[in-house]
Amino acid sequence: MDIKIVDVANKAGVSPATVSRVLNGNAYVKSKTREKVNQAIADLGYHRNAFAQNLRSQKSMTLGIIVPDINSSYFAEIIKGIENMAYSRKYRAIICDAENQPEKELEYLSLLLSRTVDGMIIATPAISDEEIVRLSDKGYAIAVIGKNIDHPKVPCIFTDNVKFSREVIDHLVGLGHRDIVFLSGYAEAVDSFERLEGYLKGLKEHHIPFRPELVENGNFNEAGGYEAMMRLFDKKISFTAVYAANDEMALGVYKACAERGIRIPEQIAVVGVDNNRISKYLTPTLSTVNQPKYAMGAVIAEKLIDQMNDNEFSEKRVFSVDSELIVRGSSGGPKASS
Amino acid sequence: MDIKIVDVANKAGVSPATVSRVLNGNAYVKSKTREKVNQAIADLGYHRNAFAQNLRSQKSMTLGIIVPDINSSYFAEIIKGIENMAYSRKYRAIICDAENQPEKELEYLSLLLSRTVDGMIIATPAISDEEIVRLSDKGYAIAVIGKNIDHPKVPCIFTDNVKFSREVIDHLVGLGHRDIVFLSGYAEAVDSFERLEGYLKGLKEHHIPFRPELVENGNFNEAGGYEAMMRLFDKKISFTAVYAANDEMALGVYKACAERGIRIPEQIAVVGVDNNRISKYLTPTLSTVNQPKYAMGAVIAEKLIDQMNDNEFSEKRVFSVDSELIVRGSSGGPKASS
DNA sequence: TACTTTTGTGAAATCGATTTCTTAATAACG
DNA sequence: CGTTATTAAGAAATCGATTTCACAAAAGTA
Repeated sequence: MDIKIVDVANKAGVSPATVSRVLNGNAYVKSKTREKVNQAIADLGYHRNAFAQNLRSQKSMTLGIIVPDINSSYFAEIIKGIENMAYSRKYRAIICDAENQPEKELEYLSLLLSRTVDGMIIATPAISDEEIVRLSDKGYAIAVIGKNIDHPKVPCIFTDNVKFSREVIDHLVGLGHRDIVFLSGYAEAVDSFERLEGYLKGLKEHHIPFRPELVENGNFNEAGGYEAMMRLFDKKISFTAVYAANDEMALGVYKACAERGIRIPEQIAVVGVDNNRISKYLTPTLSTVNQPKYAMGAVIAEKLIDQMNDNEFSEKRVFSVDSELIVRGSSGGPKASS
Repeated sequence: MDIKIVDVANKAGVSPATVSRVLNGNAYVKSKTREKVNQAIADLGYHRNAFAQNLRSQKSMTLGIIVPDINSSYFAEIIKGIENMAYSRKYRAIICDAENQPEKELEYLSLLLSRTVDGMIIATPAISDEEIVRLSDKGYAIAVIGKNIDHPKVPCIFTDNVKFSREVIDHLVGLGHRDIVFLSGYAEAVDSFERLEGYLKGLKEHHIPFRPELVENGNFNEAGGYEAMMRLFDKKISFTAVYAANDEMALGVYKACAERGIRIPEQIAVVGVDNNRISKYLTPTLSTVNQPKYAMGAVIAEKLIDQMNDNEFSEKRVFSVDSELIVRGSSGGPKASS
């Protein structure tokens, strides 16, 4: 038996409307009345019923976030950024872990359709650009992390995959490597494609001919990276460096090399992407590309909330953030964690 | 302009009540009518408004989870267990990351009070047992991970800290160690206390006198573990093994040892707790205690949901799960990751 | 003083789905 | 065939907070 607004109204000898006004800081309330009401609220230990409030306002002050996996420091950091920004704007976040399953992504997307969340931030690859455009046109508030959606109402934040991939190649070539393997992620992700593009451009700049047999798919996970390396070893082709499109796959590379007794970086240099928390604890420490994860989360959350509220399709909608290459032991930097 | 139930009703030529019956699978609807309604729903692309539904049912089908940190594989795994169980029971989960700040825990707790979630799972130390008992008495649905709350309506799941801590000591003593450091976590957590208790009992069993100077507090995080080790080194006391109350602190131990040029496990053996994902990638691999994290999450979520629904204070409310010691390179096992 | 503007408050409508209460139409049964 | 169950479906009340509308009281202005 919960206390409702009428109970407070009765206790204070006013109407529910007046209680509501006090609750919402409406100015047209005598200070004496306000006091009476506040006293009644305190006496009864009244809490407003969020369900009724949501129905009336058609808002839940809740953001949904869909990520491929929360047990990855990459997404965990992004989530923290979103969460803190949302919290400061009085929003809550519902985190949806799609566990790398495209079906789950779509199921979670229906959260938005059922209007339990006011807006949604998508950081997964399986939800297509067309679907996002369609939903946005229908009036749903959506923001995207990791790719650029061509729609005036969809805030996007991503990093320049091509740019940092070229830097990675620069770095490796600078160390004398010419036979550089590229481990790609699954095909649905733009990240896979763009990092490959950067790899190709990097080679071209250094006039190194592209050898297709040096590209393998590792599905962005450790097992995939391991298997891809095994395939490469079995092919008996020579290479001296591996650029893995993320750190998870680099873990698989380490494992495969350990099994074959190949030393990193002496025999094979390795560079990953994401600056996963694990990367600096490996032996040797893993060279990787760091993205400003926390900031990315915070920025996209802020933009989405802004847009949901004032509907002013803000000056800036698309954010490309810079990533930096961190050179560690796996490609010539200090081998131990500092 | 969303489509509502009346629109569907009009289109199908029936009353909103009938549409609701179709929506909720009520048997008293002619199959012909049902078809008409379903057709109208499909034609209009109707989605029920969750806010109205929540208000009517006074339920949101949402669970809140408060954890100290999502960027820790320990909690991430627990969350996955909760999430999947909740999902299969048609519940959603709101994950609240308290970021190791007691104030944040309390703020999130107020989420529950505002009734936006139907139940809450607490995995943080700062919310006191008394508070939990008080809220449960008030009718809020709460479950707890990591400690045992003495209240008939609060499902709890935890592991026997004393038991596995004794096993850790057994293991270390078995390797010939007698001067074993204990790195404790912050005092608010029962885990700290109970793991210390197990450490003491373990020593006693082996007739090893307790030396208080071998106990240091590392606050459950890497920096704390590092600083604690530095204090120990500076005290110039001798010891040959460290039992860290979690893997995070063990990371700090590794770092401190690296700086001082101390070899693990030759000079100092190390054992942690949690089987954090990182632990098996360290060099040497870290011996640790594994808890069935995913299963713990799933079990507690199931119990909470059961209790919220049928109110039958189920036979079993308190779950003590077994943990197992995983011996790796830091205490004599294989040094490289397998 | 008479009239306009600003304050202050209550009654009632609203948000949209569900459910109770009715009533009507069939079906089942003696 | 008449009477009781069962099935089917609508009207209206309900969940609880907010807001519009209406009106009165107080304050300000000519």
